Amino acid sequence: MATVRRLSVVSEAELAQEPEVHALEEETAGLLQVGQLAKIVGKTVRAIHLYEDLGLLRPAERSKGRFRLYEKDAIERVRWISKLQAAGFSLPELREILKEHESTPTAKEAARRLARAYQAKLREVENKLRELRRIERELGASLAYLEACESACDEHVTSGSCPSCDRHRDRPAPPALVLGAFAQ
Amino acid sequence: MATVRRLSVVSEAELAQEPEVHALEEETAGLLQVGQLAKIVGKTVRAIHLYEDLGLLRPAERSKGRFRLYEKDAIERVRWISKLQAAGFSLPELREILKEHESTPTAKEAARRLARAYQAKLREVENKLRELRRIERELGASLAYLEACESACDEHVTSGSCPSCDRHRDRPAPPALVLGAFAQ
DNA sequence: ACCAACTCTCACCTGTACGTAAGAGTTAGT
DNA sequence: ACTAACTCTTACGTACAGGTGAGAGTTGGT
Repeated sequence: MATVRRLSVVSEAELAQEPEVHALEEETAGLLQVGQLAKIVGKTVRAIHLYEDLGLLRPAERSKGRFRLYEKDAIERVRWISKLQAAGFSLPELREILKEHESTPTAKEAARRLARAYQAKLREVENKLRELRRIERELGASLAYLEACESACDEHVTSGSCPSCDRHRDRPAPPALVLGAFAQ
Repeated sequence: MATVRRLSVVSEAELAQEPEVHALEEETAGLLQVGQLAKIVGKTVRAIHLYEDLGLLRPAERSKGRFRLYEKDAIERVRWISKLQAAGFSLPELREILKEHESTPTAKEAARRLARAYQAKLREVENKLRELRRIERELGASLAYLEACESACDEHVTSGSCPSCDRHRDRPAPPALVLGAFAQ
Protein backbone atom coordinates (compact mmCIF):
# COMPACT_ATOMS: atom_id res chain seq x y z
CA MET A 1 0.00 0.00 0.00
CA ALA A 2 1.58 3.22 -1.11
CA THR A 3 0.99 5.92 1.39
CA VAL A 4 1.49 8.95 -0.75
CA ARG A 5 3.65 11.70 0.59
CA ARG A 6 1.71 14.62 -0.60
CA LEU A 7 2.05 18.20 0.54
CA SER A 8 -1.59 18.79 1.22
CA VAL A 9 -2.20 22.46 1.47
CA VAL A 10 -5.65 23.68 0.75
CA SER A 11 -5.51 25.68 -2.41
CA GLU A 12 -7.70 28.72 -2.85
CA ALA A 13 -10.42 26.87 -4.73
CA GLU A 14 -10.36 23.23 -3.84
CA LEU A 15 -13.04 20.99 -2.43
CA ALA A 16 -12.04 18.88 0.53
CA GLN A 17 -11.37 15.57 -1.10
CA GLU A 18 -8.00 14.17 -0.08
CA PRO A 19 -8.00 11.99 3.06
CA GLU A 20 -5.23 14.18 4.48
CA VAL A 21 -2.89 11.28 5.18
CA HIS A 22 -0.17 13.14 6.94
CA ALA A 23 0.37 16.54 8.34
CA LEU A 24 3.60 18.05 7.17
CA GLU A 25 6.61 18.51 9.29
CA GLU A 26 7.24 21.98 7.97
CA GLU A 27 3.64 22.85 8.38
CA THR A 28 3.80 21.94 12.03
CA ALA A 29 6.89 24.07 12.40
CA GLY A 30 4.86 26.91 10.94
CA LEU A 31 7.00 27.04 7.83
CA LEU A 32 5.97 26.47 4.24
CA GLN A 33 7.79 24.85 1.37
CA VAL A 34 7.70 26.68 -1.91
CA GLY A 35 5.09 24.35 -3.38
CA GLN A 36 2.80 24.89 -0.42
CA LEU A 37 3.17 28.63 -0.60
CA ALA A 38 2.53 28.54 -4.33
CA LYS A 39 -0.63 26.53 -3.90
CA ILE A 40 -1.99 28.79 -1.18
CA VAL A 41 -1.56 31.95 -3.20
CA GLY A 42 -2.48 30.39 -6.53
CA LYS A 43 0.87 30.94 -8.21
CA THR A 44 3.37 28.54 -9.73
CA VAL A 45 6.64 27.61 -8.10
CA ARG A 46 8.36 29.31 -10.98
CA ALA A 47 6.62 32.57 -10.19
CA ILE A 48 7.69 32.39 -6.54
CA HIS A 49 11.26 31.80 -7.65
CA LEU A 50 11.04 34.73 -10.01
CA TYR A 51 9.84 37.02 -7.25
CA GLU A 52 12.85 36.00 -5.24
CA ASP A 53 15.22 36.65 -8.14
CA LEU A 54 13.74 40.11 -8.47
CA GLY A 55 14.19 40.82 -4.78
CA LEU A 56 10.52 40.78 -3.84
CA LEU A 57 10.46 37.80 -1.52
CA ARG A 58 12.91 35.83 0.61
CA PRO A 59 12.47 32.53 2.39
CA ALA A 60 12.87 32.81 6.14
CA GLU A 61 15.36 29.97 6.03
CA ARG A 62 16.51 26.92 4.13
CA SER A 63 16.39 23.28 5.09
CA LYS A 64 19.57 21.27 5.34
CA GLY A 65 19.06 20.32 1.70
CA ARG A 66 18.55 23.98 0.65
CA PHE A 67 14.78 23.75 0.37
CA ARG A 68 13.23 27.17 0.77
CA LEU A 69 11.14 27.56 3.94
CA TYR A 70 8.75 30.47 4.23
CA GLU A 71 7.05 32.14 7.14
CA LYS A 72 3.34 32.85 6.87
CA ASP A 73 3.99 36.50 6.13
CA ALA A 74 5.29 35.38 2.75
CA ILE A 75 1.64 34.75 1.91
CA GLU A 76 0.89 38.39 2.62
CA ARG A 77 3.83 39.46 0.54
CA VAL A 78 2.82 37.43 -2.49
CA ARG A 79 -0.74 38.71 -2.28
CA TRP A 80 0.65 42.21 -2.04
CA ILE A 81 2.63 41.56 -5.22
CA SER A 82 -0.42 40.20 -7.02
CA LYS A 83 -2.66 43.11 -6.11
CA LEU A 84 -0.17 45.76 -7.07
CA GLN A 85 0.57 43.91 -10.28
CA ALA A 86 -3.11 44.12 -11.08
CA ALA A 87 -2.91 47.80 -10.19
CA GLY A 88 -0.33 48.22 -12.94
CA PHE A 89 2.98 48.00 -11.12
CA SER A 90 5.66 45.97 -12.86
CA LEU A 91 7.75 43.64 -10.74
CA PRO A 92 10.83 45.89 -11.06
CA GLU A 93 8.70 48.80 -9.89
CA LEU A 94 7.67 46.83 -6.84
CA ARG A 95 11.30 46.11 -6.14
CA GLU A 96 11.96 49.85 -6.19
CA ILE A 97 9.26 50.37 -3.61
CA LEU A 98 10.72 47.72 -1.34
CA LYS A 99 14.27 48.97 -1.79
CA GLU A 100 13.35 52.54 -1.03
CA HIS A 101 11.51 51.17 1.92
CA GLU A 102 14.33 49.10 3.31
CA SER A 103 16.77 51.94 2.92
CA THR A 104 14.54 54.27 4.89
CA PRO A 105 15.36 54.23 8.60
CA THR A 106 12.29 55.80 10.18
CA ALA A 107 8.79 54.44 9.87
CA LYS A 108 7.33 57.87 9.30
CA GLU A 109 9.50 58.61 6.29
CA ALA A 110 8.87 55.11 4.93
CA ALA A 111 5.14 55.74 5.22
CA ARG A 112 5.49 59.03 3.38
CA ARG A 113 7.34 57.42 0.50
CA LEU A 114 4.96 54.50 0.23
CA ALA A 115 2.09 56.97 0.23
CA ARG A 116 3.63 58.87 -2.64
CA ALA A 117 3.98 55.75 -4.75
CA TYR A 118 0.44 54.65 -3.96
CA GLN A 119 -0.94 58.08 -4.69
CA ALA A 120 0.58 58.16 -8.14
CA LYS A 121 -0.67 54.68 -8.87
CA LEU A 122 -4.12 55.49 -7.56
CA ARG A 123 -4.37 58.21 -10.16
CA GLU A 124 -3.33 55.75 -12.85
CA VAL A 125 -5.89 53.25 -11.63
CA GLU A 126 -8.58 55.92 -11.76
CA ASN A 127 -7.59 56.77 -15.31
CA LYS A 128 -7.69 53.13 -16.27
CA LEU A 129 -11.09 52.83 -14.65
CA ARG A 130 -12.38 55.72 -16.71
CA GLU A 131 -10.98 54.16 -19.85
CA LEU A 132 -12.47 50.76 -19.11
CA ARG A 133 -15.85 52.24 -18.29
CA ARG A 134 -15.81 54.03 -21.61
CA ILE A 135 -14.95 50.79 -23.35
CA GLU A 136 -17.62 48.97 -21.40
CA ARG A 137 -20.17 51.45 -22.71
CA GLU A 138 -18.86 51.19 -26.24
CA LEU A 139 -18.93 47.41 -26.15
CA GLY A 140 -22.46 47.54 -24.80
CA ALA A 141 -23.58 49.94 -27.51
CA SER A 142 -21.96 47.79 -30.16
CA LEU A 143 -23.67 44.69 -28.84
CA ALA A 144 -27.02 46.43 -28.89
CA TYR A 145 -26.43 47.50 -32.45
CA LEU A 146 -25.24 44.07 -33.52
CA GLU A 147 -28.22 42.35 -31.94
CA ALA A 148 -30.50 44.69 -33.82
CA CYS A 149 -28.90 43.37 -37.00
CA GLU A 150 -30.53 40.05 -36.20
CA SER A 151 -33.95 41.40 -37.02
CA ALA A 152 -33.06 44.30 -39.30
CA CYS A 153 -30.72 42.54 -41.70
CA ASP A 154 -31.29 40.04 -44.46
CA GLU A 155 -29.32 36.91 -45.18
CA HIS A 156 -28.32 38.05 -48.65
CA VAL A 157 -26.70 41.26 -47.44
CA THR A 158 -22.92 41.20 -47.53
CA SER A 159 -20.77 42.82 -44.89
CA GLY A 160 -19.39 45.33 -47.37
CA SER A 161 -22.54 47.38 -47.01
CA CYS A 162 -22.47 47.45 -43.23
CA PRO A 163 -20.63 50.79 -42.89
CA SER A 164 -23.47 52.50 -44.75
CA CYS A 165 -26.28 50.40 -43.37
CA ASP A 166 -29.72 51.98 -43.33
CA ARG A 167 -31.74 48.97 -42.19
CA HIS A 168 -31.77 49.78 -38.49
CA ARG A 169 -34.68 51.70 -37.04
CA ASP A 170 -33.86 55.41 -36.85
CA ARG A 171 -30.85 54.60 -39.02
CA PRO A 172 -28.25 55.11 -36.31
CA ALA A 173 -24.63 55.34 -37.34
CA PRO A 174 -22.89 52.08 -36.48
CA PRO A 175 -20.82 52.41 -33.28
CA ALA A 176 -17.10 52.93 -33.71
CA LEU A 177 -16.28 49.43 -32.53
CA VAL A 178 -18.51 48.05 -35.26
CA LEU A 179 -17.29 50.41 -37.96
CA GLY A 180 -13.68 49.68 -37.17
CA ALA A 181 -14.18 45.99 -37.77
CA PHE A 182 -16.10 46.42 -41.02
CA ALA A 183 -14.03 49.29 -42.38
CA GLN A 184 -11.58 48.83 -45.22
CA MET B 1 15.34 80.54 -47.62
CA ALA B 2 14.58 76.92 -46.96
CA THR B 3 10.91 76.23 -47.32
CA VAL B 4 10.59 73.14 -45.25
CA ARG B 5 8.69 70.27 -46.70
CA ARG B 6 6.90 69.17 -43.64
CA LEU B 7 3.95 66.84 -43.44
CA SER B 8 1.80 69.01 -41.26
CA VAL B 9 -1.02 66.97 -39.87
CA VAL B 10 -2.58 68.12 -36.66
CA SER B 11 -1.74 65.59 -34.00
CA GLU B 12 -4.19 64.76 -31.27
CA ALA B 13 -2.66 67.09 -28.71
CA GLU B 14 -0.80 69.86 -30.44
CA LEU B 15 -1.12 73.61 -30.16
CA ALA B 16 -1.42 75.47 -33.42
CA GLN B 17 2.11 76.66 -33.90
CA GLU B 18 3.43 75.75 -37.32
CA PRO B 19 2.75 78.31 -40.06
CA GLU B 20 1.34 75.49 -42.22
CA VAL B 21 3.58 76.23 -45.17
CA HIS B 22 2.13 73.84 -47.67
CA ALA B 23 -0.80 71.55 -47.92
CA LEU B 24 0.18 68.07 -48.93
CA GLU B 25 -0.47 66.53 -52.26
CA GLU B 26 -1.61 63.29 -50.73
CA GLU B 27 -3.79 65.11 -48.32
CA THR B 28 -5.53 66.83 -51.18
CA ALA B 29 -6.01 63.48 -52.85
CA GLY B 30 -7.65 62.34 -49.63
CA LEU B 31 -4.88 59.89 -48.93
CA LEU B 32 -2.52 59.80 -45.99
CA GLN B 33 1.10 58.80 -45.76
CA VAL B 34 2.06 56.56 -42.91
CA GLY B 35 3.59 59.39 -40.91
CA GLN B 36 0.44 61.45 -41.21
CA LEU B 37 -1.74 58.57 -40.17
CA ALA B 38 0.55 57.86 -37.25
CA LYS B 39 0.42 61.43 -36.06
CA ILE B 40 -3.33 61.64 -36.30
CA VAL B 41 -3.93 58.54 -34.23
CA GLY B 42 -1.04 59.11 -31.84
CA LYS B 43 0.93 56.02 -32.78
CA THR B 44 4.41 55.57 -34.17
CA VAL B 45 5.15 54.63 -37.75
CA ARG B 46 6.58 51.42 -36.42
CA ALA B 47 3.28 50.54 -34.78
CA ILE B 48 1.39 51.14 -38.02
CA HIS B 49 3.81 48.89 -39.84
CA LEU B 50 3.38 46.26 -37.17
CA TYR B 51 -0.39 46.34 -37.52
CA GLU B 52 0.05 45.73 -41.21
CA ASP B 53 2.41 42.83 -40.62
CA LEU B 54 -0.16 41.29 -38.32
CA GLY B 55 -2.90 41.68 -40.89
CA LEU B 56 -4.84 44.38 -39.10
CA LEU B 57 -4.45 47.21 -41.57
CA ARG B 58 -3.66 47.68 -45.23
CA PRO B 59 -2.85 50.81 -47.20
CA ALA B 60 -5.38 51.57 -49.91
CA GLU B 61 -2.54 51.87 -52.38
CA ARG B 62 1.13 52.60 -52.82
CA SER B 63 2.81 55.51 -54.53
CA LYS B 64 5.14 54.89 -57.44
CA GLY B 65 7.97 54.72 -54.93
CA ARG B 66 6.08 52.21 -52.75
CA PHE B 67 5.05 54.72 -50.12
CA ARG B 68 1.97 53.48 -48.27
CA LEU B 69 -1.11 55.58 -48.90
CA TYR B 70 -4.10 55.25 -46.59
CA GLU B 71 -7.74 56.13 -46.90
CA LYS B 72 -9.40 57.97 -44.03
CA ASP B 73 -11.04 54.79 -42.81
CA ALA B 74 -7.60 53.63 -41.75
CA ILE B 75 -7.96 56.15 -38.94
CA GLU B 76 -11.09 54.37 -37.78
CA ARG B 77 -9.35 51.06 -38.01
CA VAL B 78 -6.37 52.13 -35.92
CA ARG B 79 -8.65 53.62 -33.28
CA TRP B 80 -10.59 50.38 -33.27
CA ILE B 81 -7.34 48.55 -32.65
CA SER B 82 -6.37 50.87 -29.81
CA LYS B 83 -9.68 50.62 -28.03
CA LEU B 84 -9.87 46.87 -28.22
CA GLN B 85 -6.27 46.64 -27.11
CA ALA B 86 -7.24 48.64 -24.06
CA ALA B 87 -10.15 46.26 -23.64
CA GLY B 88 -7.66 43.42 -23.36
CA PHE B 89 -7.52 41.99 -26.87
CA SER B 90 -4.06 41.10 -28.12
CA LEU B 91 -3.17 42.02 -31.67
CA PRO B 92 -3.28 38.38 -32.81
CA GLU B 93 -6.76 38.12 -31.27
CA LEU B 94 -7.86 41.13 -33.27
CA ARG B 95 -6.51 39.49 -36.36
CA GLU B 96 -8.68 36.46 -35.60
CA ILE B 97 -11.73 38.68 -35.39
CA LEU B 98 -10.97 40.28 -38.73
CA LYS B 99 -10.17 36.97 -40.39
CA GLU B 100 -13.35 35.37 -39.19
CA HIS B 101 -15.08 38.44 -40.38
CA GLU B 102 -13.63 38.46 -43.85
CA SER B 103 -14.31 34.79 -44.31
CA THR B 104 -17.96 35.25 -43.42
CA PRO B 105 -20.07 35.94 -46.48
CA THR B 106 -23.27 37.35 -45.01
CA ALA B 107 -23.46 40.48 -42.89
CA LYS B 108 -25.86 38.87 -40.46
CA GLU B 109 -23.56 36.00 -39.65
CA ALA B 110 -20.60 38.37 -39.39
CA ALA B 111 -22.56 40.46 -36.92
CA ARG B 112 -23.36 37.38 -34.85
CA ARG B 113 -19.72 36.39 -34.65
CA LEU B 114 -18.52 39.85 -33.82
CA ALA B 115 -21.17 40.03 -31.12
CA ARG B 116 -19.95 36.78 -29.60
CA ALA B 117 -16.38 38.06 -29.38
CA TYR B 118 -17.49 41.38 -27.91
CA GLN B 119 -19.77 39.68 -25.42
CA ALA B 120 -16.96 37.56 -24.07
CA LYS B 121 -14.67 40.53 -23.84
CA LEU B 122 -17.34 42.64 -22.20
CA ARG B 123 -17.50 40.11 -19.38
CA GLU B 124 -13.73 40.27 -19.03
CA VAL B 125 -13.84 44.05 -18.96
CA GLU B 126 -16.48 43.93 -16.25
CA ASN B 127 -14.32 41.58 -14.21
CA LYS B 128 -11.34 43.83 -14.65
CA LEU B 129 -13.47 46.78 -13.59
CA ARG B 130 -14.46 44.98 -10.43
CA GLU B 131 -10.85 44.14 -9.71
CA LEU B 132 -9.67 47.70 -10.32
CA ARG B 133 -12.42 49.14 -8.17
CA ARG B 134 -11.38 46.82 -5.35
CA ILE B 135 -7.79 47.94 -5.78
CA GLU B 136 -8.88 51.56 -5.91
CA ARG B 137 -10.57 51.09 -2.54
CA GLU B 138 -7.58 49.30 -1.08
CA LEU B 139 -5.20 51.98 -2.29
CA GLY B 140 -7.47 54.61 -0.82
CA ALA B 141 -7.66 52.84 2.52
CA SER B 142 -3.89 52.43 2.55
CA LEU B 143 -3.38 56.10 1.80
CA ALA B 144 -5.71 57.07 4.62
CA TYR B 145 -3.82 54.82 6.98
CA LEU B 146 -0.44 56.08 5.83
CA GLU B 147 -1.47 59.69 6.19
CA ALA B 148 -2.57 58.96 9.73
CA CYS B 149 0.99 57.83 10.41
CA GLU B 150 2.01 61.43 9.90
CA SER B 151 0.42 62.47 13.16
CA ALA B 152 0.35 59.18 15.02
CA CYS B 153 3.96 58.11 14.52
CA ASP B 154 7.22 59.35 16.01
CA GLU B 155 10.46 59.99 14.20
CA HIS B 156 12.40 57.46 16.23
CA VAL B 157 10.09 54.57 15.34
CA THR B 158 11.60 52.12 12.87
CA SER B 159 9.56 50.43 10.17
CA GLY B 160 10.09 47.03 11.73
CA SER B 161 7.36 47.77 14.25
CA CYS B 162 4.82 48.87 11.64
CA PRO B 163 3.10 45.48 11.25
CA SER B 164 2.19 45.56 14.94
CA CYS B 165 1.60 49.28 15.20
CA ASP B 166 -0.73 50.45 17.96
CA ARG B 167 -0.27 54.17 17.60
CA HIS B 168 -3.25 54.83 15.36
CA ARG B 169 -6.54 55.85 16.92
CA ASP B 170 -8.78 52.81 17.42
CA ARG B 171 -5.69 50.73 16.63
CA PRO B 172 -6.86 49.52 13.23
CA ALA B 173 -4.99 46.68 11.60
CA PRO B 174 -2.84 48.07 8.81
CA PRO B 175 -4.40 47.51 5.38
CA ALA B 176 -3.10 44.57 3.38
CA LEU B 177 -1.31 46.84 0.91
CA VAL B 178 0.59 48.38 3.82
CA LEU B 179 1.29 45.12 5.58
CA GLY B 180 2.58 43.50 2.43
CA ALA B 181 5.19 46.20 1.97
CA PHE B 182 6.36 46.14 5.59
CA ALA B 183 6.18 42.38 6.07
CA GLN B 184 9.33 40.27 6.16
C1' DA C 1 17.55 0.61 1.33
C1' DC C 2 14.02 2.16 -1.66
C1' DC C 3 10.72 5.07 -3.71
C1' DA C 4 7.52 8.82 -4.86
C1' DA C 5 7.05 13.39 -4.45
C1' DC C 6 9.21 17.36 -3.94
C1' DT C 7 12.87 20.75 -4.67
C1' DC C 8 17.32 22.63 -6.40
C1' DT C 9 19.90 25.45 -10.03
C1' DC C 10 20.80 26.65 -14.41
C1' DA C 11 19.43 27.93 -18.88
C1' DC C 12 17.01 28.40 -22.85
C1' DC C 13 12.15 29.42 -24.83
C1' DT C 14 7.59 31.96 -25.42
C1' DG C 15 4.42 35.73 -26.53
C1' DT C 16 3.30 40.65 -26.74
C1' DA C 17 4.18 45.15 -28.51
C1' DC C 18 6.83 47.69 -30.02
C1' DG C 19 12.06 50.54 -30.26
C1' DT C 20 16.03 51.38 -32.87
C1' DA C 21 19.26 51.49 -36.37
C1' DA C 22 21.17 50.75 -40.97
C1' DG C 23 21.34 51.50 -45.74
C1' DA C 24 18.78 52.62 -49.60
C1' DG C 25 15.18 54.91 -52.14
C1' DT C 26 11.36 58.69 -52.82
C1' DT C 27 9.16 63.10 -52.95
C1' DA C 28 8.70 67.76 -53.91
C1' DG C 29 10.44 72.33 -53.48
C1' DT C 30 14.24 75.47 -55.07
C1' DA D 1 20.53 68.80 -60.00
C1' DC D 2 20.41 69.33 -55.14
C1' DT D 3 18.45 68.81 -50.72
C1' DA D 4 15.60 68.08 -46.57
C1' DA D 5 12.20 65.37 -44.99
C1' DC D 6 10.04 61.38 -45.51
C1' DT D 7 9.62 56.39 -46.37
C1' DC D 8 11.20 51.65 -47.58
C1' DT D 9 12.79 46.86 -45.93
C1' DT D 10 15.38 44.10 -42.91
C1' DA D 11 16.81 42.77 -38.75
C1' DC D 12 18.33 42.84 -34.25
C1' DG D 13 17.14 44.60 -29.39
C1' DT D 14 14.13 45.51 -25.30
C1' DA D 15 10.94 44.87 -21.35
C1' DC D 16 7.82 42.00 -18.98
C1' DA D 17 6.22 37.73 -16.80
C1' DG D 18 6.75 33.80 -16.60
C1' DG D 19 6.97 28.40 -19.11
C1' DT D 20 9.64 24.37 -19.82
C1' DG D 21 13.03 21.03 -19.35
C1' DA D 22 17.34 18.86 -17.79
C1' DG D 23 20.02 16.73 -14.43
C1' DA D 24 20.85 16.36 -9.75
C1' DG D 25 19.72 16.34 -4.94
C1' DT D 26 16.26 16.03 -0.74
C1' DT D 27 12.64 14.41 2.18
C1' DG D 28 10.06 11.26 4.70
C1' DG D 29 7.35 7.08 4.84
C1' DT D 30 7.61 1.91 4.41
